[in-house]
Amino acid sequence: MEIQEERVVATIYDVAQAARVSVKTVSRVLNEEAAVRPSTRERVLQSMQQLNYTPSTAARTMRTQKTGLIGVLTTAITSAPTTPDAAGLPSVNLLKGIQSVMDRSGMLMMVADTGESPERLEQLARTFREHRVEGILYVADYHQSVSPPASLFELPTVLVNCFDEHQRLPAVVPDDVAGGYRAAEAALSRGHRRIGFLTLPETMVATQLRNQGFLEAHEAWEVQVDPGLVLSVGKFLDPPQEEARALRHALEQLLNLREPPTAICCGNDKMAMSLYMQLQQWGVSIPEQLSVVGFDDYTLITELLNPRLTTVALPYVEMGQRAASRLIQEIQGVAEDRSDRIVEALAGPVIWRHSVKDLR
Amino acid sequence: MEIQEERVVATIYDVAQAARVSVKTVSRVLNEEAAVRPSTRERVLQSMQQLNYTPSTAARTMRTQKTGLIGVLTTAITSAPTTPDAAGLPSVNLLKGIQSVMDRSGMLMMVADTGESPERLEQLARTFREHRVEGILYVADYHQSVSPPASLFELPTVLVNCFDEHQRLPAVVPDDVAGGYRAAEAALSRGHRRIGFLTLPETMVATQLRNQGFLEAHEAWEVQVDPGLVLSVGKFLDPPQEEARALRHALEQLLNLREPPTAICCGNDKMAMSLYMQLQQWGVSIPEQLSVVGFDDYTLITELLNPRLTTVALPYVEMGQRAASRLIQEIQGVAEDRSDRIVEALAGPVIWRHSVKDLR
DNA sequence: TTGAAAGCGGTACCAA
DNA sequence: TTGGTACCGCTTTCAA
Repeated sequence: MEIQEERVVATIYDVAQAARVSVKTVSRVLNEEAAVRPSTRERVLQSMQQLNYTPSTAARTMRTQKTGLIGVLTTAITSAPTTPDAAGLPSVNLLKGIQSVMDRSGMLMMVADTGESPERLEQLARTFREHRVEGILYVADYHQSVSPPASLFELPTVLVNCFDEHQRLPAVVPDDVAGGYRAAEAALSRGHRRIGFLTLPETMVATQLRNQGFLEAHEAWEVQVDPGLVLSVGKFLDPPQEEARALRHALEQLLNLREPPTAICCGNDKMAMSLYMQLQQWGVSIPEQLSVVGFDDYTLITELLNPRLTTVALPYVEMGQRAASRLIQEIQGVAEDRSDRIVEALAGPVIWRHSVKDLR
Repeated sequence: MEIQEERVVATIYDVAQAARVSVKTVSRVLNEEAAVRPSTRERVLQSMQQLNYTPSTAARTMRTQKTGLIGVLTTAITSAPTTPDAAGLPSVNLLKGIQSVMDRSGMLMMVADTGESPERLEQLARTFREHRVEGILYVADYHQSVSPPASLFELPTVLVNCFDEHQRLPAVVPDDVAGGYRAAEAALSRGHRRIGFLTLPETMVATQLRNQGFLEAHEAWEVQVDPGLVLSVGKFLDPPQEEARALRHALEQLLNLREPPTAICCGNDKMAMSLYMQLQQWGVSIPEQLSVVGFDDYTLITELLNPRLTTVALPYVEMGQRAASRLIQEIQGVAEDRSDRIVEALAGPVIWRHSVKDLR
């Protein structure tokens, strides 16, 4: 016959009894409230130590109606356990930024993955509400338009790396127009005048915005854009073999032009890497014969490629920070001109490495 | 003058009142308990709907002393907001595995990052306890030995991707001996007999274990290991320039041997990628002139390299699943032979691609 | 099949 | 400076 501990964790009553004070006094010590006589305080603290007392957030929450909890809904962290892919990298950095702000504000994150299904999203939002999270961050792993479920409107919510198609929820997204602009400018500013652009699928919102930026940069530099120079590498996402083939075709087209480009901007670093591999096979050297600009700054690629890749970074950490700050402000009721800038776009810097030749 | 809502969320009492029943009946409906007359049940459900009622986990927790919460402590997700690196990739996959199991068990994760400082770890463990998590998963981002703080012993805890130096806590780690074995065997089985091994720093536990596996494989295949063939690429971690130089030296040494290797196993995929870059510069072709085997299966690298890289995968998703399962079993008091297998090692498969030439 | 009342572990109000 | 007591929202025990 075994003897079970009646109560495993000590309560504030146990502490009060041990310290021969009332619970209220213990509570005062806990919250560093008012003035408690130092000797009393010391006694209480000791009792807490001895009993290994840990206050219960649940009880505290009931009284105060505050949890210090933020719910983070993400699609990338834990989705599709079977697909080993590099997906998730953006989310990690987004989370870095979020976490750093939460820390400073004494908030704790509950992280849950929505996976693929929308009903799962509903369910998770519900779970969050049951836990009385004070706000929700909805994190996408690539810049996209979303239609948030009704439940997200019932709590302070900020969208990260995505936006409400009706613009009713505050959002923080990458500034892809600026991104495209900077990518083009990276080449333009080094004297390149014929710049190829291998874009991601047109269905992605980033693609169109970057195209726009690409054009604007040319305008600003008073350089004419040859439409034959910007090519959509169609389904440059899956599977890898198809990607490689699509890229090779696009590349052939570009390099067989009467006036081939001296530089090529890529839709992302992965594409740039494939480009490296292809060019190597053809024996064209980077950056001597052709300059390359990437997008994303996946350091796994950009730092390891030879020559190291000049690329436009996406400011994921900052985006996470900004989104978290906005959420906390909203929770605390700090009115921050909610009128304008519902969706806020953050631009990332060009990371200069060695894949762009200076033609000047 | 603004009017504030007195209470924003409905309680069980509000529902009871609206449905003209007692709170107990509402509770019964909530928990699908006993038999409630269908008509009553329907009425209660409707009232819940109308009031947008969401039960409070805090209140429920107080009564039942159960939270359904698991605390996940990690070093990689959100640490060092300033270092953009590929770090975090293992953790993401580990989390994938963990999440998939938590889902099935109806548990929710609280994720917190310990960053660098040990006292932060203490503090987070404390926060978890305040939230009455029912168990803790301590996740490292590379295979290492740790000395867990006392607080981790007070709750069911499983170490993931690391182990307690005194083996007092259950742990799930990669089987690096098997990994080294399989890497070598990938080459041996294709007829290679002189295989180079470019290892990670010897201070990493993975390095020694993989070395051991490398040797065991040679024994099994009755192939003599030339000690001159296994080289530690010293500080092959940072900064990139130094890495590249260290690698070049090691490579020169290897290829200038009287009998150079026909295949090279790399400590990780990053190193393999650097190897590709270097070999390309020297004009030696893969796999015709030299075969390469990687480690980690970072698909960002392995799928994009040309030829695609044959590598030994680390079973992060499975590790996460296994760790989560063990934790839940421990929480539920399912005695699973705690005597043996305190630390459990999981081996990952060789992912066959095209960087190893068949010599047979 | 349904309800009344106690209690979980804290905090808040008011009194001493 | 300290204490008594009601109460937060739910579940449990027991009774009707």
